Amino acid sequence: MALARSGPNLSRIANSLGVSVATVSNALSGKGRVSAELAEKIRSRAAELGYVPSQAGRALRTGRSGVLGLVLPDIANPLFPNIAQAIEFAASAAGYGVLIADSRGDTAMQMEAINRLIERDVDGMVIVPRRGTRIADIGCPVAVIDSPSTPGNTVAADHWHAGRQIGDHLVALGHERVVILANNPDSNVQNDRVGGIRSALTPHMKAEVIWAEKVELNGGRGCTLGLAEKARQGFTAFAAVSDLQALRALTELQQAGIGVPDCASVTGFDDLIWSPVVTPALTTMRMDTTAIAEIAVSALLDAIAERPMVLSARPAAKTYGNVVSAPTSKVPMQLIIRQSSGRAPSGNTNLAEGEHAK
Amino acid sequence: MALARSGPNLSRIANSLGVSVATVSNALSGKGRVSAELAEKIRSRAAELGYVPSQAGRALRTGRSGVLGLVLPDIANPLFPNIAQAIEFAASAAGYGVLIADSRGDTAMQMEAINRLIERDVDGMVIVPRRGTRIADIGCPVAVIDSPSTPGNTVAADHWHAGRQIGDHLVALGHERVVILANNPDSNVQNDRVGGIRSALTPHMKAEVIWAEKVELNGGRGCTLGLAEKARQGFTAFAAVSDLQALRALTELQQAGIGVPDCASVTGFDDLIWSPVVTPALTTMRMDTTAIAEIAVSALLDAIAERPMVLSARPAAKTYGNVVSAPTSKVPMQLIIRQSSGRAPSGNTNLAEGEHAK
DNA sequence: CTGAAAGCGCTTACAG
DNA sequence: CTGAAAGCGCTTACAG
Repeated sequence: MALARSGPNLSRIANSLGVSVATVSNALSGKGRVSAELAEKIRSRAAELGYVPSQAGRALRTGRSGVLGLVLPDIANPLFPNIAQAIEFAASAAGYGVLIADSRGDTAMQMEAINRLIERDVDGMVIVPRRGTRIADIGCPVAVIDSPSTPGNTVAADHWHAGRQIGDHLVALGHERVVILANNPDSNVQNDRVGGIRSALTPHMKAEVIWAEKVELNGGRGCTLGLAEKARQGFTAFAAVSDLQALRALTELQQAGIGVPDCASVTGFDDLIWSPVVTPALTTMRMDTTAIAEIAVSALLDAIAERPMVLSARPAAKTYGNVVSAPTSKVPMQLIIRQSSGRAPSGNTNLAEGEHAK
Repeated sequence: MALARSGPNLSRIANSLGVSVATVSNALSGKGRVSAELAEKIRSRAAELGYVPSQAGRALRTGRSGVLGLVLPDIANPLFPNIAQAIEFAASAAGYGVLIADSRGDTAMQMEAINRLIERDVDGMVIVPRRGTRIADIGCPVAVIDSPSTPGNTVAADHWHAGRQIGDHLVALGHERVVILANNPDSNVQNDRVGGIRSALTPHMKAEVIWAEKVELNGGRGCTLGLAEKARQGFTAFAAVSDLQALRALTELQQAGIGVPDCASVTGFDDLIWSPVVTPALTTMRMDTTAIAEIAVSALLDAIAERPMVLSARPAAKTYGNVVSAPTSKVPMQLIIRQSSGRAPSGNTNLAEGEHAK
């Protein structure tokens, strides 16, 4: 005695109409040649019965689950929810479901997360890899979202050029000394952004990169980045490579009585939720996550469609061929100018005034 | 000719060992009585071949997909990623996969999202409903995460009591006039929090609620909440019902030259990612998302286990019985005291000094 | 302790 | 244009 779903199935429709399940299946899928009137009768009866096709049955027969996996390094990190949302949107528009797997923690967890998805028969997966990780051939179509600097094919925003745009913006504003705020030197994305910013600066300008992660280690008790000190040294632009760092910079400067944007410009990256809400609102760069998700998903769907349909004589495990993921593509980012970046102060007078407040 | 998966299956293991698939299945699941040595031989051969059970086959046979659905109003909202992560963690610890569905937009989208999950045969789902929505009986076990004030059974943080804790904290600090910052008056969660805060204030204190959503509508151009004005009127505590509002308050006050925590205390809710990072770090309330997720998931698993196994004589669609979700449970929140809340200023002297800066 | 058989719901090549 | 049949991979009662 086997379990059954609680809804009606094909044979129920077939019986109620005195036709075969094959015909019902054909009518509903529009594939087989079924007379117009019969097809219509079948469709309306199906609707009437509230028929919902069983994915399990279909999956078993077709070898396709209709589900895509999404592997994220850390869902709780504010960088990823936007991507997750865009992927979910693109996937469900294409009729696919999205199974999530958080690879929080180390690289081993990432492999486990990937395996969990494989066990669930996903047809393909989108992976945002952990820093410094390379995704091996895992026997199913994969689209990697990461910096274009990452080896292998990826879909990504053009982080370097986005940095360039920020740099250009700061140059146009007349800044001469800029602090670039980053977090992790192992991140390809961050390095791209830093590189892009630097490339825009003219030779006579002075730039300095602060890697926040290191500062905290050295800094002992103080959680400050020492930005007020930098401002005193004549730095007027603080270009963070993430909105979180920008927020840190903004509040640290404000707390020290250094007015933004009067005495210093602050810019961020990614247009995260708080950017437009803080005072002054953050100038930042926005990723086109919709475009990135669409490219990743459609590359996956192509790969799935092209996949050789393995027939009954099955190869041993792990002998799938290499799977082609999306060709590397860079999606441009958009500069969002808000109040936090202003014209560079002409002298140090404003600065002095700002400091006075503290 | 039907499609096949590319990995080995039960019968491949069975053939290679000259036993029946039934025995292999029994050995691997540990259910049937199989001799210890045979079982061991089967297990090692399975491992050797890299056998991965087909969820599709199992699902078809058992009527269980091993997948839970997660419906969120808006994944990109910083409130939800933590919950999503906790649910994913709890579910995968129990051997379940998580299919996400974003009901972004209106209530109709929420229904569509739920339907997509049902079509994918989820065994149950966790729903964080859109504001003001009630989840009808949808024919599969459901756990609702929402305010305890929401009608029906829910799992939730004890938002009211958390508000109470914030209120107690402000009272202990000696504040006399407090501005409560909220966003949406239709939110049960926010109302609970506001109510909790108010309940802690002593009769002689003065409290005023600002609903930010309305302010924006009225305020025309200015994005400010008018907090500096409030400070001038003698309000020294700004208790936001979300960290985003708290951040807004913090930067608005700082920008106006009103020192935090010297001249004003700012508190938030939810301990979102930026709370410990801004200067001064935000005092806030933290939800125990792990506990909430565990309660929701285990309630779901119980309901799934108790579900009558529908046999071949299947009822018509939509005649499932009512499904019991988790009994309402309130999980306490934890007060995180950071620098942004300080002792109330004794007079208006500090305030004047702060204002002077602008 | 082990195996043959049925059947979950579906799709597809083939026969009529 | 329509239907009978096979089979995707698995599990479970039952027989031996």
